[in-house]
This record gives sequence, structure tokens and C-alpha cells, in this order.
Amino acid sequence: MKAQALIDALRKDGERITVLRRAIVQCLVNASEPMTAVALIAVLKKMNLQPSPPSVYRELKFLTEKKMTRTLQFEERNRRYELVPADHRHHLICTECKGIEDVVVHHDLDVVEKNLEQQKKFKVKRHALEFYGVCNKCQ
Amino acid sequence: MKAQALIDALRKDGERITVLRRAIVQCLVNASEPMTAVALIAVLKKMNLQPSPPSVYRELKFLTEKKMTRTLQFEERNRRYELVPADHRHHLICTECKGIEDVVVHHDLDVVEKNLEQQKKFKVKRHALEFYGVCNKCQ
DNA sequence: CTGAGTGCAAACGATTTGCATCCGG
DNA sequence: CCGGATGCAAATCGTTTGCACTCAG
Repeated sequence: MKAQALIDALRKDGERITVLRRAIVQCLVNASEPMTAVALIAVLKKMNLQPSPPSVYRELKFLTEKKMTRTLQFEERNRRYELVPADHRHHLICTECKGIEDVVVHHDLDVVEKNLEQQKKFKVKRHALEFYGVCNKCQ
Repeated sequence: MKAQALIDALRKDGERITVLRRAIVQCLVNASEPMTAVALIAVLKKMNLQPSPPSVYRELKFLTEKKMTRTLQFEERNRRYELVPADHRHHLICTECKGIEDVVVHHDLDVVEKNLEQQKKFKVKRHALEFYGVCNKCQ
């Protein structure tokens, strides 16, 4: 199981494995879309954990520093968190149901970035690309 | 002057032209990058206006409903606002100085969107594309 | 004159911080 | 045992709301 592998990796790094840490990793592995901290807290409550918000935020920060998760900011108030995906992902965001779908799209942005570096002298480190629209179900 | 044209358009729509409204439009016209409400309030203060934050937020909401401005959300806490640009813009965001530069890039995302609509049955309305990196000055 | 626009105070909601306590290794 | 992890309360901070007052047309 993926969650166990992540936990093992943390343990190997000498990090403590607490109940909350294990549960949060498990939630993120199960999540079908990048989660907000608020949603994560709700799920954890259903698992009979009563985590305080600060603990959850600190844990997410910890995992992000460990480069195990990353943060995303869409056009909404809350920050979202997801496990760092192996491949280069972008997102489809439904403006109706607010659902988020991951996609791997084939694009020419590498070329675009090279041009930007030459023409604008801007050193591109990464890019964010989101598509907003209406998902299959909501049409 | 661009600001005057926008004000005239509003007046033509039967909207009231207040001191604050005119000043905010002027600020956005002058702005070299999408502004946060907080930054906008600071600039307005320098113009000897003492707008209350709620008034500024309401005004920005009004202008956005009028489709004269639009909101942007980068990977930072605050929302940003900019006049709706005539052409299709994206942004270069410097992670050092936090500066934002507009760019018009030539890309193949139209094709990507068509593929998404066919393969994922996701009706794309728009996309957001930002490049994060280090600007010329900060390198 | 009349309703849109405004200021002020307070509410809101996500996130952070300080601090005392707890527990994994 | 010991330092990292946690809970709780409170602070932060951008943004929103309620309400009474003001001013543009």
C-alpha cells in the first residue's frame, strides 16, 4: 500500500510516526483530489481523531518541507495539498461542483519557457496551469 | 487617457461616478501589475483619500461584476485585481521580489483544450497559466 | 429626494503562534 | 528521558457583513 511506503520513508529519515501523521498520510493517499486543510480535518474526525487545526496545519507544513506533499492555490480561498505526483500534472476545475480532476497533458510549455528565458531574461522554475470549466457530470 | 474612457463607459451605463470609484479606476490603469486590495488602499491613502477597506472591496467587486476588472489568485494569501486586458495574458511571478510581469505567450493550449473536451468530456471555459521563477533583476 | 455608495465596528474564516503538556523512540 | 508533536486559546490578517449616514444624479 502506498501510504505504508511513505510512512516507511519517513521512519527511515528518523521522523516520528504518530497516529495523526499516519492518518494524514493515509487520507492524502486516499484523496481523489487535492484537499484543503479544512476538508482534511473533517475526514480525520470521521476516523475518530479529534485533531486540532494547528496540528493539521503543522503536519501539512512538515510533509511539504519533506517534499512529500505540495501546496496548490486555485481561485478559491483555501490552500490545497496533495502528495507530490510522479508525473507532471495539471488540473481541471469544475466551476459548478468545484470538483478537481488531475490530468497529464501534452503541451509545448517547455518551448514557451525557453523563449521566456531568452526574451524576458526570466528564469522559469516551474509553472502552474489550470483549466476552468464544466465537468462531464455537470453539463 | 484610458481611465477617462472607462469612467465614461460606466457613466453611460448609468452608474454613479464617485471620488473613490474614479480614483480606484485610475490606480488600476496606472498599476504595472495586478494589485491586491491592501496595496490599492495604500496607494489611495497617498492620494489623500482615506477609504475604508469595505468600500474598496465593494468597489472591486462592483468593477468585476461590470467585467471591467478581474480577479487573480496566485500562490499567496491575497487576491489580486487587474483591468481586463484586451489580449490573452499570462503572468511571470518572481519568487524573490514577488514582482509580477504580464506576458502574451504563444502556446498550443487551444489544441490541448480541444483534446480535453473530447477525451475528458470537460468543457473548458478558460485557463490560468503562471510561470514562477526569478526575474531579470533578481538573478 | 432617493437609492447607491460610504465609513465604522464587528463578524468571519483560514491560518499561525505561544505555551504548557504529552508521548514516540 | 528528551525533544518533537499536540491541544488549546488567542492572535493574525484578508475579506465580508450590518447598519446608519451621506452624496451623486
